[in-house]
Amino acid sequence: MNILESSTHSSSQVVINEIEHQRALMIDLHDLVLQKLDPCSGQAKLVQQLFQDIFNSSSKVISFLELGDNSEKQANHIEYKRTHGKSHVLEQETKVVRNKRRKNVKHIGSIVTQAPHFDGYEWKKYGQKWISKAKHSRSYYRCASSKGQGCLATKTVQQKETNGGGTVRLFNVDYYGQHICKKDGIIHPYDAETARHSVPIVNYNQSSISTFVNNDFHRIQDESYENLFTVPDMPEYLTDIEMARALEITSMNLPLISEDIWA
DNA sequence: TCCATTTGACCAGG
DNA sequence: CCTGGTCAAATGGA
Repeated sequence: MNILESSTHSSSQVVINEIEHQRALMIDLHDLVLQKLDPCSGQAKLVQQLFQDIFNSSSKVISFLELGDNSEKQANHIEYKRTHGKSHVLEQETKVVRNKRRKNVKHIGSIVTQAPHFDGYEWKKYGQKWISKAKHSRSYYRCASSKGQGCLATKTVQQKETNGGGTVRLFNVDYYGQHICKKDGIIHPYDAETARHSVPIVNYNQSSISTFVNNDFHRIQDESYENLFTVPDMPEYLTDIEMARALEITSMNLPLISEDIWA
């Protein structure tokens, strides 16, 4: 890397840090404002929407800063189509080399949880591997909006090795890349927790929320977690989030947590 | 038939 | 050369 590139890179990182700080402040402001409003009022919904838009915007900025030119190239490349499951046609053909290693996507945090899918996003599994010396396989997920909206966020889920004793299964979940997808008023608790915060930004659009919850539970299956949670007819999204939060071993102070502490 | 998941192959980085 | 992230054909369920 030459001097110019490295200076550009470090200044990008400063900007990212500043934006993340702004997001944290925004959450404080969000909490304060919403405390004063009736959650069912039109005003509260408008406020939620405005905060959502601000968060989406900052997520996009961070994502572009992290990925640079590659973000557009990769987003275009995702536009390939499968034709009836047999032959495959690549639109946007392959002058852009697909990077099979996740080198330029930033690791943005890790959590340990009993509920690896209770995180407010819909994920699509794209791979599973047995990692050397690990007892359990690692599963790879990308945001379900990766195709539609070019969202490049991914996560890996791997069951932790138990220290004997307990019957509770814990999973390491590693997140890579910021979401740039819009998803109807739900802000990922992870996104909302850029620093030391507790209340995710949620609106009360029950239809989209329950769709997400059901899809997540019914679609994502893995030998490690199937039957781990049977949560039929979850009534409210807010309850899900609270449950997920209650189950999480760590605080969600993710950007400040080194993954090393889980080792 | 469609769609999500599984799984072996491929490939890049270390 | 080994490891692990991603691809894509095969598979299975709805």
